[in-house]
Amino acid sequence: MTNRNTRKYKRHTVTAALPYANGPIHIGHLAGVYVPADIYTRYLRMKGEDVVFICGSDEHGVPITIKARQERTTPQQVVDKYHTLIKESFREFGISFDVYSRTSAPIHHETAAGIFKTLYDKNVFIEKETEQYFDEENRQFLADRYITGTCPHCGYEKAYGDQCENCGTSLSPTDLINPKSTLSGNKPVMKKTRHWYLPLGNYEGMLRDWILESHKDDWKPNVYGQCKSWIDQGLQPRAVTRDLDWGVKLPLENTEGKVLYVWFDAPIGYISATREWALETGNDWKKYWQDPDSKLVHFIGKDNIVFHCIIFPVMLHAEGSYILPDNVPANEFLNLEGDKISTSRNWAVWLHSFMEDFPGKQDVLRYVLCAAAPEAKDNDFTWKDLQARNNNELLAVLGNFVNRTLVLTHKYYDGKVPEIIDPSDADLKTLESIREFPGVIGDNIEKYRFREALSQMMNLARLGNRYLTENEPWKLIKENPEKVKTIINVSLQICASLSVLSSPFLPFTAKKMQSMLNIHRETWQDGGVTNFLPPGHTINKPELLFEKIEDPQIQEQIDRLLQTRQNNNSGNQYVPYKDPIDFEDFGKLDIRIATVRQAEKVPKTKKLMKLIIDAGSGEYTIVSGIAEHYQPETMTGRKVLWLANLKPRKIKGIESHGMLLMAENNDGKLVFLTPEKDIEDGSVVS
RNA sequence: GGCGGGGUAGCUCAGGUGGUUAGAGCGUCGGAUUCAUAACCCGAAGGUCACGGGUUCAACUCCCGUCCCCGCUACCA
Repeated sequence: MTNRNTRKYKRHTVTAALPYANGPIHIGHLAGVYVPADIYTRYLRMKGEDVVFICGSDEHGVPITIKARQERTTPQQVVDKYHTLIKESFREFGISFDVYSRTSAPIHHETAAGIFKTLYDKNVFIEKETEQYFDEENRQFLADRYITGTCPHCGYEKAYGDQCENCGTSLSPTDLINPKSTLSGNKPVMKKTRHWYLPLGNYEGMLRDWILESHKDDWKPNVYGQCKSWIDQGLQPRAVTRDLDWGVKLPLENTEGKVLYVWFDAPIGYISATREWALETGNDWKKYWQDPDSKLVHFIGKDNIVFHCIIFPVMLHAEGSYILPDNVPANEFLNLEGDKISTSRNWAVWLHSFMEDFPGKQDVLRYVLCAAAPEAKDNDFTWKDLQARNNNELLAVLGNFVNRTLVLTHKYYDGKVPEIIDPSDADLKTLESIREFPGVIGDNIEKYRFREALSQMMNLARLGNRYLTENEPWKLIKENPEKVKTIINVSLQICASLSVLSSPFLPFTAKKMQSMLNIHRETWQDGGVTNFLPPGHTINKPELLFEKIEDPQIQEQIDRLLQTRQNNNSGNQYVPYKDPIDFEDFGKLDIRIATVRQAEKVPKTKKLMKLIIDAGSGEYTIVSGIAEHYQPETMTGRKVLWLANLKPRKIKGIESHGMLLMAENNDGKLVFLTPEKDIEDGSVVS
């Protein structure tokens, strides 16, 4: 590998993770991926680099088909809805994709199928035949989620093929008792099916050389460490196809009802989107993906590291004609007011809602999310922080400096830029330091240190404020008006510089500044030019760049979240009731009172506790997942409810007889049920 | 439990091939000022650099162990 630090690239291919089209965009997505990617791309464009910024909706996969069934609509309608919402909110927020495509587009199907075919023809895949459930009426293989049946652990009758929602156990479809297809309601039959696997292990050597050797120093520790961990653990073959009818069809004979696994087709979406863009703009997409002089960078969140650092590169490498990413600057996660962002619990700040509630404040959110981006570790977003950063930084430092300079210009010179006359050392030094900013900020951006870059940009505004305060033109105007001309000129040059250098971070604000200054400059190096505004140039009337965000506005948002939290905690969010049963069904359960005699943690597990209970008639061993909620020492002597006739099952090599009954709230907190008065072990609960 | 990342001022974070008084922004306190959206500017207080050992003339920086947070993974009523 060549030395990346000195390597000159001819062009840049920048991708931002494809958002999954089953929900809107929230601040976590933005801080982790889209804001940094957009800053990076805008900067490169201003440097005059050849760059294409790629994104689109990821629209395949089982979750979308399930959402469609739940909403009694089609997968296409589900993705249409979210694709439109996402695309529009990105546009309004100023994420400057060159193309925002989607994986349901024909060009994507064609591209993804083509890459699959090439790999297939090169005998890259392993072909395996397995038996899976098949719905004869609908003539299709059933995804795990499309099979329900009785859970072998808890007896719940509507367990899914991958998980029982009653007891939480992960299952495979063949575990289910009385399996049923949710499509037809019929009993599915076992049928042979063929699938293709990508043998990742075959590429271990290439991955070691490429990542562990040649990117030791320029990839982020979290990314590098995660990759090393995966490679060292040994890479297993991964199925690239599955039986489903929503997705990219296989370009092979006799493969009806088979599509590419979503993880295989999704990253190819970057390539398809590039092709779409190239068609529209008359460019050659291949240069951006196949010429070693192109620098490919993937912006993603940490959950996506393995796909972008291991799997997709292996695909591209195996295909043979593609370049590999130069860097994958994955960010950590953003929390919201101390809790993990959660779509299902509605614990999120949605981009489209923010823009409704705070119209015209895109840059405020961009600023906050960049300044508090989870670059090295998870970080917390709070509304108070947004308010403080708006009021004390954007407004007080940047907005204020520009405003006071422009107000003085109008006051003293009727909006005409004064000339520099006999500048002092301090003036010259100030002008000199302006010239350093594009380099310093740019360096940080190129190293993906966006927080630091942003903070440097703000330092230029701080420099301006200090310069004005130290020189006090409002005093000098009486005694030494000539000197004031120089001061205002220098301050204006700083404003002009800011209007350029703030642009990648705060594009809306930068534009406003340029319009007030009556200039139009888009080249990064212009940010270091100190005679930007020639004497006599007329500037426009100043308007405020930022407005104060008052407490009530913030309180409203906090209250909304408190309400959400309360709903989540107080059981207002009910777990739906199960279907009615007959008394005989209940009668099948044999629930008893028992006393815990012994308890110990099962070694090498996080949740499991091994208990010996006394049921009156004898003692039984039970393995129970309560170790995170109770200490073993506190267990002996406890009266518990025991489901006695659950079939024994080996857990971690220990045979478990029956299960303990617990109450669980929405946060997953578990508590025991205890008889109200003392009663003999073995007593029947009914 | 295994693997990876992180634990530095009230908050959000920098830092270091080990070496004088550990840095920034915000917050707090004090001062100064009025061109400016009570903003700006100056100054101060505030840290046993998670904890315990070790290596060293010297460790926050290297090594070992422990604890806590996050993720992946295993396993779970």
